[in-house]
Amino acid sequence: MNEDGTPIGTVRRPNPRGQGDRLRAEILAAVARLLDQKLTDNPLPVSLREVAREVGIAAQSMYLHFSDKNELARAVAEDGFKRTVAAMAAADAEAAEAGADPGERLRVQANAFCAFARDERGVFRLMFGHDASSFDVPDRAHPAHHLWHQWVGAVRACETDGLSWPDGIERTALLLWSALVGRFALWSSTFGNHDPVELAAFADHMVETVLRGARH
Amino acid sequence: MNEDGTPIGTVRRPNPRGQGDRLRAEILAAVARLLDQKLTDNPLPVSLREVAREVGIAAQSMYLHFSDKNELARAVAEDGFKRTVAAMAAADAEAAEAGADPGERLRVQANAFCAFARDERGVFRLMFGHDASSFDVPDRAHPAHHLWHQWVGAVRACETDGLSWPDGIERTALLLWSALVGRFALWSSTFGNHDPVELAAFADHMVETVLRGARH
DNA sequence: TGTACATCAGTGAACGCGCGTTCACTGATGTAC
DNA sequence: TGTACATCAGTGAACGCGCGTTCACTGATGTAC
Repeated sequence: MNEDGTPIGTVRRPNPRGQGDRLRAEILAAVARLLDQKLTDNPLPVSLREVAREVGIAAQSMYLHFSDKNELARAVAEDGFKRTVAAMAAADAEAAEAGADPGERLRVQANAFCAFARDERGVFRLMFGHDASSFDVPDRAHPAHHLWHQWVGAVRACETDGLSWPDGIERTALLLWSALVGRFALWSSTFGNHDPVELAAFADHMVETVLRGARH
Repeated sequence: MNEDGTPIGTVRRPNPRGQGDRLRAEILAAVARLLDQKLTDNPLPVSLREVAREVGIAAQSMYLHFSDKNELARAVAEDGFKRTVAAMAAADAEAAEAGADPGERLRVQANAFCAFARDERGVFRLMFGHDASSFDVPDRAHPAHHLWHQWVGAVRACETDGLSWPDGIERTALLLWSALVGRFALWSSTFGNHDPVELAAFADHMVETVLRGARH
């Protein structure tokens, strides 16, 4: 074997002249296959040593708090979910104090969610960017569980207030949540100027659309 | 300086007894900061050498087709966008041939989009998972541009057919696209059993909701 | 028709580097007797 | 009150490894004259 594991001495039969591009297509297909396999891998695109440098400690000191790199990634994501829920709950409480109705409270929570995504893009991507199984927890205990309940609760409050949706509370909550997650992904990955206003406007528009779909 | 760049001889003043957890919080904050900085970095979570091994060539042969690793990532994503558009267009054409109305054609395209996401999860994540600026192209030439047009066209066809949306074509297309991207992110990252049927059902439901929001 | 040369599609060997992790250690602070 | 010891919050030094990239090379195929 060669040092990289390929069988020694095997030399790829070159493609016919003028068809070197075949290899290019083979490479693209191989990347796609490998990316699929890597989906549940360690998702932290930052090295332990970089983190240690940023904090100003020795790299080994990471192991005082996290058993390995994966555990660190898990902790960062879990912390992110907690802070997201906390931000939404705080926005809800503030609006409630100001006498807002449930629709308005849903709106401020949607905005809080988007604000967290915008302000903590790196963590947010970690939270929603890879496979749940890499956390090795059952769904019930998944750190996103509370966030889901926060959404359902916010929508249910509207129903309690007299609104009702033909598709039910959970479907409505999931639609709203999905739309915001997706819009943020598009906002930050492919389109536009990354204007925060655009994102907030979408959140407002989305809540309005959802409320419009309800019956009194 | 030490080998890792930290100033030599500086030893972190240990936290007071019983407060070792402070460091943990500092670490989490540092990771969040670093993740933000890394957003536009090379997004390919696979090494050139792995790809070469998978293809069965020497690692250096990658450079016959891609000037560096980033160029490879760009090519994979671009290919992904093209194939997504092609899959939607094919579904649309097939439905049209079968005499489907524009609403039904929108539905099959939404399903084709979800099917691509499901079947090519790795590539899909590359397409929507990182900053556009890492592609170094103006928006107009961004490989997602055609995909956006595909969505707008599919919605516009419904309007041509007599439907109209209070929010306009583009907003409607963006809502639909966002919802599907987000639902897929949730489907693949946090919730559930990864049941393909669930994803397809959401796509159907989403199109139905959008059509319901239109006037004749 | 023969032959010198150019081109193409790759490989061999090596480079310096940063990575995750382990092991043994330090030195300040608290605690039992 | 003194002192031996345990605990805590870290560091020093090193390991083997795979990485992205570069440079010089090969050997088959086509082409000009």
